[in-house]
Amino acid sequence: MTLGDMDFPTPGPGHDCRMVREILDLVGDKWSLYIIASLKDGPVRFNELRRRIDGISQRMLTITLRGLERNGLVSRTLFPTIPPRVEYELTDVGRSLLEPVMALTLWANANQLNIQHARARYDAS
Amino acid sequence: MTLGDMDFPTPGPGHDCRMVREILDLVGDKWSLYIIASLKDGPVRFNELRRRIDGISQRMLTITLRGLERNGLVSRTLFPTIPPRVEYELTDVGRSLLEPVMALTLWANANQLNIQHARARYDAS
DNA sequence: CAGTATCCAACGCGATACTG
DNA sequence: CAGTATCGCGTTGGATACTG
Repeated sequence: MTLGDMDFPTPGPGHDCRMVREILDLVGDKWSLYIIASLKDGPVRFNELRRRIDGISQRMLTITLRGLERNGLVSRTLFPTIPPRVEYELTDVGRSLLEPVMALTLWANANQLNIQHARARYDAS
Repeated sequence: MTLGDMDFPTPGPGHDCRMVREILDLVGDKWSLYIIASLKDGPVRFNELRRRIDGISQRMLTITLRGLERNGLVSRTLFPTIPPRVEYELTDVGRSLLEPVMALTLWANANQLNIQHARARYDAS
C-alpha cells in the first residue's frame, strides 16, 4: 500500500494524497529544511551556509546539499577560480516548497501547547 | 539554532517558522501518516488498522500508535471485554493536521514529475 | 484480540583526518 | 575554499516468539 491508496479530505472531491511520504523522504531528514530556509533570500556559498546553520557538520552539509540538488530543489554553481567558489541557490521548485512548509509551520504554532500538554498528561500516567 | 531563528516568507510579515522540525519528529517517521490517513473516517480497531496498512508489523503499529497517542493526535479507547477490544480514533488536533498535510500533498502532485526528471538528470551525470 | 519481549540488521549522523 | 574518506555509535525498524 502507498499513501496514495488512501485519500485525505480535500478541497475538491476525489483527490488523493499520493507521494506525501516521498516528500518526507525529500526534506524529512535532520538538515534539509534548515538549508532551504537559509537559502530563501538568495545564493549562499558553502562555508557561509555552514556558518549560518549552527551545529551542522561539513559532511552533513555536503550530503544534504547533494540530495537537494539531486531532487532539483537546490542548484549548485561552481566558479572555477582558485580557490574554488561554489554557490547554492533555491530553484523555483525548491522555493515553491516554502509554501506548504509554511502551512505546517502555522499548524505547529497553533497546536504547540496542545501537544505539550498532551505529552505531559501522557507521561504523568 | 532552531528553525525558528530563520523566517520563511509568510502571509503576514514578521512571522517565523518555529517548530517545523518538531512536526517532523511527530509524524515524520515511517508509519504515522499512514495511520492518520487510515483513521480519517472514524475509529478503527487494532487488527483492522493492521490489515489496512499493508506492510506494518504489529510491533511498529503499537509503537507508532503510542507516539501519536502521547502527542494527542490519536485517542485510545479500551473496552474491557473478553477478548479485549481497543479502538483508535483521531482527536480534533490529529484531524486538524490533515489540512497542512494536504498542502504538502498538493505540492507533491504538482512537482512529482519535476523531481523525477531532476533525479534522472542528476543520476545520468 | 491486542498486545510485549528479544534479537538483529540497516541506516543516519557526528567526529576526525585528509585533499585538489 | 570546498570538499572526500573512514570510523563508530545510537536509533529505527523488521522478524520472530510469547502472553493476559
